[in-house]
Amino acid sequence: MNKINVKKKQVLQRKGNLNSKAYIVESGLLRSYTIDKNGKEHIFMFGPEGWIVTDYASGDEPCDLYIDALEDSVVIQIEKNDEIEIDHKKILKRIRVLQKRIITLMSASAIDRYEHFISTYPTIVQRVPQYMIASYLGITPEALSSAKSQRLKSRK
Amino acid sequence: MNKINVKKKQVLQRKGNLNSKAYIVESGLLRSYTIDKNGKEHIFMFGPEGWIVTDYASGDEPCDLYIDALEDSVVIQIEKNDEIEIDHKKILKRIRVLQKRIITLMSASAIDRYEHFISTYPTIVQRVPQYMIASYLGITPEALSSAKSQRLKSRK
DNA sequence: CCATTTTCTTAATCTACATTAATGTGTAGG
DNA sequence: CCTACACATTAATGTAGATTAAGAAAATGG
Repeated sequence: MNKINVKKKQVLQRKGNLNSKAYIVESGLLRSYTIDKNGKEHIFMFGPEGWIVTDYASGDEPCDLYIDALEDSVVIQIEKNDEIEIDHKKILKRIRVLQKRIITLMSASAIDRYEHFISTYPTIVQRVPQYMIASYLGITPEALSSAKSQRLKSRK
Repeated sequence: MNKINVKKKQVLQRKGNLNSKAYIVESGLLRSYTIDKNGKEHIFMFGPEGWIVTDYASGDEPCDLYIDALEDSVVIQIEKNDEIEIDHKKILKRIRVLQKRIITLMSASAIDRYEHFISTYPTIVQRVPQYMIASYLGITPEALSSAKSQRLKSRK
């Protein structure tokens, strides 16, 4: 168990790394993301205080995700094998979140996904730039911006 | 532990059910899916022999997914609490599959998702109708059909 | 503070995929 | 062996969201 101070923008893990770790966020905010073949970033998750951020690659496989800090943070770095002993219920809850995310990506429009996001993660909305929320939702910043202004119009 | 024979098209679980179970597929093929507000089906996963099919709602929450049989099947029904003791490594592997699915949904075109699917699940491709694969990929059967014919053209 | 960079918005145009509809093909069950 | 029904294909038209571009606003650091 290894407590680390992380500066904003510092990269903790790169796609392709072996022996990737898991990070428990004590304070601050991490994110995990990929970069596709066109160089575009896609945010997989945000990790505020209390969350665990990790790629679920097992120790010997190359991981899929980058992890970096969106704010100065304090994190506890743990080995995957230790993490395996971590609260089973939390892992099942995590799976359910992923399940809902997949369903939402397949069935909901951009605007609906945005509504869902702000009601589910109201604190994060205020801490990260819009274009990162767009990236999490799977749309462009421009599309999010126009979705938001349409939303304002439609509500009285 | 409860072994059940399931007929093709038989529904094992409906969205909203409490106390949903997990199903280990001994033979045959299950699927889990949602139906959105427009009545459209979205397949969450296919479960051939050896797979576990379940909604990850904990026992007391209403589940999100329907589960039914695409072929006559033999399944073992287990309680969620028992399932919790099941192979931890399998659950982590499952998370990684979900992680990749999310990344793919966010970053890949319909045709790329199709390519990825047939290389990852070659056996399933032959067992289910095209329109269900389209549903799994998050596109319409028409889009899949035309993606396929373009693919043929482009490969010499 | 000011200057520079980062982020957000708006608008025009473009494209992948959805929708609709018609026609074709296979196949299961009576 | 038919008759249906389930599934696939094709084509025309529509649309959500992508792309591009430019300017405004906000944040950041020196």
